[in-house]
Amino acid sequence: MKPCKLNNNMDSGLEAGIQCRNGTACAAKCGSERLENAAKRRLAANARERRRMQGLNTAFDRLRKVVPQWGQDKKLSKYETLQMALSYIMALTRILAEAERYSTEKDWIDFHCEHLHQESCHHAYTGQKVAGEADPYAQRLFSFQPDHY
DNA sequence: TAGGCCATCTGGTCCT
DNA sequence: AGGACCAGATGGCCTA
Repeated sequence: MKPCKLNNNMDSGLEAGIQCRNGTACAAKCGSERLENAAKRRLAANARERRRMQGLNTAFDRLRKVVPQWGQDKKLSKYETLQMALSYIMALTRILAEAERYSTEKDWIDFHCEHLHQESCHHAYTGQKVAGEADPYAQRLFSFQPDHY
């Protein structure tokens, strides 16, 4: 994908101030060996960095799968994924706190019927899924809206 | 074509 | 010394 800019700066700074132990005769050889080693190390570091970033992206993909998207056909950006995860966690925390406050299931459902959404009461009682695509109830629960920043 | 998003390279810093 | 992590730079791809 990217053009190879390899070794553009490989010889800058790395060789400065280093003397060849075996005298000037091998200076060229030692110098080229050092260059070679430096290039190898750089290449290895690049590969490690690539793997590290791939691991990070895998983690982002896993996070995308568990975070609500409400029918967005376009996948969330990394920033949006983090924002959505934050909202999602906060919403779940809130639900948990409510559930604790209203000790019985019926109290909790009554609370929701009263304060949030009449329609969702039916789902709650019948055990049907509430949070679906573009569901306004869910939209309200999880406050994150992809916006321009 | 500009802007957003992304992958990759790179050098610096910190840690083991 | 070498690896992990980070941030800046760069350039490609895609979309409005």
